[in-house]
Amino acid sequence: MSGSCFAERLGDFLALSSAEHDALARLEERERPLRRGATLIRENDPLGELFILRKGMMMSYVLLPDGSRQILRFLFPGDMIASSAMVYRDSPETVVALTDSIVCPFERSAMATLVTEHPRLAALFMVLAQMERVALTDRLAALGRTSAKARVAALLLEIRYRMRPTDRTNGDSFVLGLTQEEIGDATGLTAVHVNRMLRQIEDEGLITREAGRVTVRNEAGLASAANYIDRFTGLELGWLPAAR
Amino acid sequence: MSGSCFAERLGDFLALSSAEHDALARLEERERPLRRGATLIRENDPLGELFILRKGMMMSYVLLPDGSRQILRFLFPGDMIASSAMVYRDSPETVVALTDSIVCPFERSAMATLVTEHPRLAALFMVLAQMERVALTDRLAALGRTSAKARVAALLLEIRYRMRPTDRTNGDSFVLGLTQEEIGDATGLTAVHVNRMLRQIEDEGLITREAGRVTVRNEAGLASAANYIDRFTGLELGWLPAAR
DNA sequence: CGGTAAATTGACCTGGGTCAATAAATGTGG
DNA sequence: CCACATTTATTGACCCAGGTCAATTTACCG
Repeated sequence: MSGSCFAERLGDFLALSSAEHDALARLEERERPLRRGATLIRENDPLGELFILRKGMMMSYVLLPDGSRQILRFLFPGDMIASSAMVYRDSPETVVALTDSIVCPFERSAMATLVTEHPRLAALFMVLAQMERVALTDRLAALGRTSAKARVAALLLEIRYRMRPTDRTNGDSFVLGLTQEEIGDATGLTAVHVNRMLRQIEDEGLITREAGRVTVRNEAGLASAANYIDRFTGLELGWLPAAR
Repeated sequence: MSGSCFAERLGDFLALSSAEHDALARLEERERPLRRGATLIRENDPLGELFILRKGMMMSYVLLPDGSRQILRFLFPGDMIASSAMVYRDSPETVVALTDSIVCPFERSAMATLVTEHPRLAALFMVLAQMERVALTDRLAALGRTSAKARVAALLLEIRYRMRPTDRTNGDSFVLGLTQEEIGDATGLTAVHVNRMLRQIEDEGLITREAGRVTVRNEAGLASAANYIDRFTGLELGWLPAAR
């Protein structure tokens, strides 16, 4: 246990120096537990601190004037929360806990220190931001140009892959932890149609479901139905500056 | 004229030191002209350099397996192009020129140097990345949860506001420079339906059109139809480290 | 064990897609 | 500067993926 979820995440990309490790650990000195359903940040409220998610699963969303909701992102351990605090006074999005969770708050100024003293970490933050951007453009293309079935399939795969590092119950089975309404709000569909798509995906033998647990029966088929693109391989981080 | 489009962009947020100015100018030492329609980067091709757009208008898009296209972003002077080269070996997207353009290529290693020697610029890059992320989530919400009319109205406003700094012909009128098919590929609609929406928006007196030129007749009405959210104000950059 | 949230399913509706024809605009070579 | 070729814009007729509404059923919670 490295003492820092965030360091663990970054450590997937390269070996961190001990100075870098220490600097990252300083972001996670404080802890704050959240109950399932608790709101960490409310859209349009002033942003104070940033956070690292240490444990649990959370999500961010926006509400539109007509009351509909668009879920923007699901958050897993090691993710940074409220990074928009680096730019905006008020939050552009709401962040809530989907399960009991633990977050580690830190000040914007800690980010300034980190960037100044550890240029390689600064570069890594830029790398993470780019990966997130590409994940968003993948979802944009899904919402703009793919069928309801493809979007639901893509969501299943996304949750599955992002959950796996944490989830001990490996194998082909995982607990989605989302209501069908939430799946709909993430994919731009109604809960009713999500239900139909899940049934169809199940009827086609790609998955089975029992009590919130999803088992992938045909991973290749599911990936193909989802237009899945692997963004984990093909990285090129050789340009990063030296560690300090 | 500062000699650097990118410095001009960053200068909108704060006063750059002369060392910072010089460092940014070094990113734009080379120039490369592009004809209208020219492809700068092709999806899945190896990424070499990054670019700053100096002049013209470009766009990036992805193609889906069924041949449909999702336009991800329109690019204007001062925008960074191919920032995914900070992460990926191969490009996740295609980038083409919509008008005759000029780009300034630079190496990934230049980014490493910049980040190391100018921590405040590194922080500013993170700020820009966050702003882009929020712009993407705004579009995600539009595609997922708003009507065709709202999406087309939002696109008109986006192009209008992003074009304005460059466009000398100020006032309420601007040249869209996009075909209706392109508008459709950006908004997740068909060209036919874009045409209907433009007509409807015109019939409602929000805009008028003649030969590719759009004139905004009722800005408040258009903004309201678009669910427009102002992301230019309400910035909070006080946390940035000191200039070097 | 009742009570409420979530999942399912059927019946029906509509926003936006598809197809096809025409007109306007833009570009091109001569 | 003109006749022709190619995009692009427009419009009408019709279709369907996904939405809406409403009724049950099932799962979860105190």
